[in-house]
Amino acid sequence: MSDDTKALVRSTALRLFRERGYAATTMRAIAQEAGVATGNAYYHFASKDHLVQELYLDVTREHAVAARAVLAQGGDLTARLRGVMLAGVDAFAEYHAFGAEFVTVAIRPGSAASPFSAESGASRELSQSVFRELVEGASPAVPAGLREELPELLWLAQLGVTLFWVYDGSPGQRRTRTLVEGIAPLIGRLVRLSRLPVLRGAADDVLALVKAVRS
Amino acid sequence: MSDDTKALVRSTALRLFRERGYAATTMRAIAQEAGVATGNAYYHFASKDHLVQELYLDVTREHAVAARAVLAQGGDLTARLRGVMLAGVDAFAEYHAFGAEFVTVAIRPGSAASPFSAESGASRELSQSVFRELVEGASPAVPAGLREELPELLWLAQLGVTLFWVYDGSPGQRRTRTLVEGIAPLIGRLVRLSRLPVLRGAADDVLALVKAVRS
DNA sequence: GTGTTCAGTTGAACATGTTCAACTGACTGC
DNA sequence: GCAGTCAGTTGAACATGTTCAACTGAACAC
Repeated sequence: MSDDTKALVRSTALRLFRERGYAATTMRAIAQEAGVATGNAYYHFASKDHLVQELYLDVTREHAVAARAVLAQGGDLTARLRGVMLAGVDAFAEYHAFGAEFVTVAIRPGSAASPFSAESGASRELSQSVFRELVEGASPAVPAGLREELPELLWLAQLGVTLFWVYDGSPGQRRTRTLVEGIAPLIGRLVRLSRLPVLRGAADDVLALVKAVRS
Repeated sequence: MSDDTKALVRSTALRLFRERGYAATTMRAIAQEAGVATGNAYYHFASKDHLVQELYLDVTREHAVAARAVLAQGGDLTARLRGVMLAGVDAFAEYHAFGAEFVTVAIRPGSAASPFSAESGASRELSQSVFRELVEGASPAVPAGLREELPELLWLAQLGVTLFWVYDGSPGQRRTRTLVEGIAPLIGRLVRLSRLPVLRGAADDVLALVKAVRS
């Protein structure tokens, strides 16, 4: 019954998270709703954070599907970035009421739900691969010097947009959409300009900085 | 005795936070160490978050003093930004072991300790005023078009650096210092370049975006 | 058949943030 | 003087994440 129980706890938890948010969903409620003892949930999931991590995986998958549909249409870097980011806003929209709570959990460095944690590896890989496809399939092509680092930078930008989204109380997250509409062409323009001699130095600095900081 | 008690609880809490971190400092321990009942701490501070907010205020004040000493030396935008940001890394260094916990608390949108919260108004104003002085006193002067918005953007950049700092496990937060050493001249360069015709459009886009997003 | 093992399960126990009804004592109005 | 008020204070009670010793039953060895 182990696998069944684990799946049951998982789906029950995700449903309650969607219905009630993070704080209002107690471990006791999850266990009771799933018809198991409290301690049993802990046998299958080390903590409440690990259950939230499962929710992230779900949402990331939804976003990846929507994003790939957008990417299949081709387009230049700006259009593709805009499409993928807006798909993200749409995919997350359902959770906006509780988004704040969840991001709180996610940002805690030690948390299993952190986008940088080992436990989030699956979500992170999936999400980053979408941004790799975004960059690689752009036409006109992204300058060679940037092609390697840009996907990860765009993934970080997406995290930043998500952080903004959390604080965005406007109806339908209009401000976040405005941010995406503005930031996508801005990034597209800067990437194009990075080829010009005046900006070549700045572009190199950015790449050198990314490498220096990473090591 | 109210004011005395409040000050006593405050200072006891800050001491324990510094000694033990956030999670390991229980409200009961604070109250006991201060020689008052648990409930009494709650009479003076609505929540544990509100006590953390007091810690932020302390740290922000230390940073402001150090930053102003740097700014008194003059310099161009790059030098001033570098100095202020490094002063921040130094001011926070003492708390790095527990920084992650505290930022977790700070980033929760509803939290009193959030840098955007009403309760953090005093810290925020103080910190932003430092960045205003940074921009206004820079020589050569910052282009007029940017002078108004730049301070807040730099303040946001500082929040970003702080977020990076939280995840920075390198000894002495070397990676964060590398980031600052790289990002200060980069921002300085972009601000200088913003006057050039090629970048004028991008600079205007940034400002327009900031305004659109804010409203 | 009998004993052993062990993944899976149980529910009570624990620590901690927070709430609350009750108490205290200084000050006020008369 | 005396009753009343109310800021300040108390400690028990509550809810919740998490832990843990004990139990169950199926699979396996002999």
